[in-house]
Amino acid sequence: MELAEGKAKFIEAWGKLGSEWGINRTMAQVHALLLLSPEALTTEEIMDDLKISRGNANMTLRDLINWGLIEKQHRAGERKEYFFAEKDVWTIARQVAQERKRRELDPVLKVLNELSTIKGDEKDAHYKTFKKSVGDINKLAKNVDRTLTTMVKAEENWFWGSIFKIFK
Amino acid sequence: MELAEGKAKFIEAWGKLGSEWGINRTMAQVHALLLLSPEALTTEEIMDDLKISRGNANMTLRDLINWGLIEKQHRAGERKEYFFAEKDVWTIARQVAQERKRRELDPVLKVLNELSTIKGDEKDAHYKTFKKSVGDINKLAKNVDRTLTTMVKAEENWFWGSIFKIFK
DNA sequence: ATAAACTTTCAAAATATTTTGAAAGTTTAA
DNA sequence: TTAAACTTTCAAAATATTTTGAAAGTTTAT
Repeated sequence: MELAEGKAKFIEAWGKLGSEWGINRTMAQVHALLLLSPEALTTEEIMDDLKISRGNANMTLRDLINWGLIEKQHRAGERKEYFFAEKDVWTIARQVAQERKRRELDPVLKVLNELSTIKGDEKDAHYKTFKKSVGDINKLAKNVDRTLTTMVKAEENWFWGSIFKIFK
Repeated sequence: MELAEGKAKFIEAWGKLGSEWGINRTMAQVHALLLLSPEALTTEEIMDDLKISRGNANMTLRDLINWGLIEKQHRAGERKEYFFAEKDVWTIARQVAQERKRRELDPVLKVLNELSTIKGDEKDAHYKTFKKSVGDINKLAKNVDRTLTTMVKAEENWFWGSIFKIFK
């Protein structure tokens, strides 16, 4: 396989994975393109490469910056802005974990904690099932939360080393 | 808060979380409804409760069965089918992990392995960046794969116990 | 102050996903 | 068989998300 073909496949695969995980396809593709690019690229180059509109490129780049996955680069004497991706994959994984935890897990935990306080008739099967399901999910969610918090703080080698020491 | 209000909130929150994770909202809501229900419910009851059409209910229930999250129950002397959810939250988490791994991670790993074999000019910055990014992502994906495989086989207490022994 | 270079916005259009519901299909009891 | 009870299908409609591109906005050099 040629490098160019490989790049296209990677961008496609990354885009698909992104969309299955609730991140829009274009955003994942722009990220993939920048991951593969040794130099920073301009909006224009990204538009051309992925055949997307200026507006789309602009919004997508802004989102990626908010996720902490790419940065702007300013070059002396130039007006254009250049964009480049964080290349350390562990840092990327942590950023994504942190962002999704904040946006998705934290609000759910808040609701679950509220729901855990609901009182009712212990003889009522509906109440008992509610309490058990909510309680169990709450426990699981808290474990996930603790693990993600640890992961976000951790070094890659330490993290996987610790996991595999146990999971041998 | 009343039990009924709590149920509605839970169904809403579960639906939202589902949609953020690439699972459709209705599917997550039906699952939530069954999780909270001490008895198995009929298609009719689910339609009424969530105000969804027969077709939608039918397809959603079928999907949930394919995910291994709910089961049909047959009652002697009755024509209707009853549906109930697996209530053990750890089992649910494992089913979801297994299913998503199979559908999403496995195909990506396949592509990454292919892309890892691409040969090129070691002096070419584009090739070097491609190789590094693809290689690093491949390593990370393999670690995630191993961890999920372990999780799918593991008992809940053992799994979290092991994690927290390390992540204290 | 002007104008060129560049970025951002946002309403409308395109696309994709989900839902509906009526019709077709299946099963069971009599 | 037949027909009632129930389930499944799927094309069309509704909804939601994403993308476009022209216009408005901003910055900078002169």
